Amino acid sequence: MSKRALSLLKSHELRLTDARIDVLDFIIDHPRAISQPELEHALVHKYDRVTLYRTLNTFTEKGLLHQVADNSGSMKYALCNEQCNEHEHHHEHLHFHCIRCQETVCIDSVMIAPPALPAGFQANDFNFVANGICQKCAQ
Amino acid sequence: MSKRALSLLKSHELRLTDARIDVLDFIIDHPRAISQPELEHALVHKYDRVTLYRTLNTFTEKGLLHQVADNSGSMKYALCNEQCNEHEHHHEHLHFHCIRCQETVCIDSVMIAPPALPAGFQANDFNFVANGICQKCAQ
DNA sequence: TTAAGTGCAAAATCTTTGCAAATGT
DNA sequence: ACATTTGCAAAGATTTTGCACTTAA
Repeated sequence: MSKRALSLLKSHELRLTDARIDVLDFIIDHPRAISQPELEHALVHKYDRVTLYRTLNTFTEKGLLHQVADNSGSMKYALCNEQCNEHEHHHEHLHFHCIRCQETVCIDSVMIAPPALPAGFQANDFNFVANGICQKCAQ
Repeated sequence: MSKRALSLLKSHELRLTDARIDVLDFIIDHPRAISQPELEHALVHKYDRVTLYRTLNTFTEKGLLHQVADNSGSMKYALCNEQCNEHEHHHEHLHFHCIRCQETVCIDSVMIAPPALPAGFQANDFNFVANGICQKCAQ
């Protein structure tokens, strides 16, 4: 288990189970948004589908991960930054979804200013996705 | 059939079928992003599920609709503006997804400048979604 | 007339729920 | 020891595919 995974689980008061450790280590090692089907395949069916869904949901509720809705057909999850908690998220950066390889990465270098909303609308978090051809697939 | 629906179908060289007319009229009359399940319910099962999916896909490919990926569990579709075509989209406005009523509306008044991307990334279109509580649900 | 669109049956894929067994603290 | 987490079975929901029938132009 990586130090970062241990620290994240500890600081969010989560039990250190094998599934959580493996999922978190994988996401830390692969800096992009990951879906349950990808995880299941990557961890070669070491854990049940349901366990992975529940792990991703728990991590999202506790503020370790945030959902990234691209149009790939399944929900993806990416690591939160330090300022996130269970009540508030700060993901005002851009995500890039490649329509060729279907990968979605966080583009931390491109921040989007949270826009002012019309009266009556209150936003908790934002989902900014650019769709196109990524670096790797363009070649 | 509304004049706008007729004009949109004609200008995109699509045949005037009952399903297409009803779907397009509904979307024109309800200015928000709509999913297949919502459509099926709204049109009281007048058309088969598969027909609705194929209609939405055709409209998206031809540039009448654009996909809006919120995290509601099903893909939603909203009317394109005039500058869209089958090759390029221009939806640099914000969408608002209400986590209470699950409705997603286009906030045309809030434009987001398409950000400059890192070298090698090429974007066709953007999906900007704010999640929170909408006007109607806040009361 | 004929290419395109639709309905039905079936299947593939994604996601959730309930409950008993296993596990972390 | 006990609350939490996991696995399995099952079901629900979304989306796609194949093929015969129907329909717009």
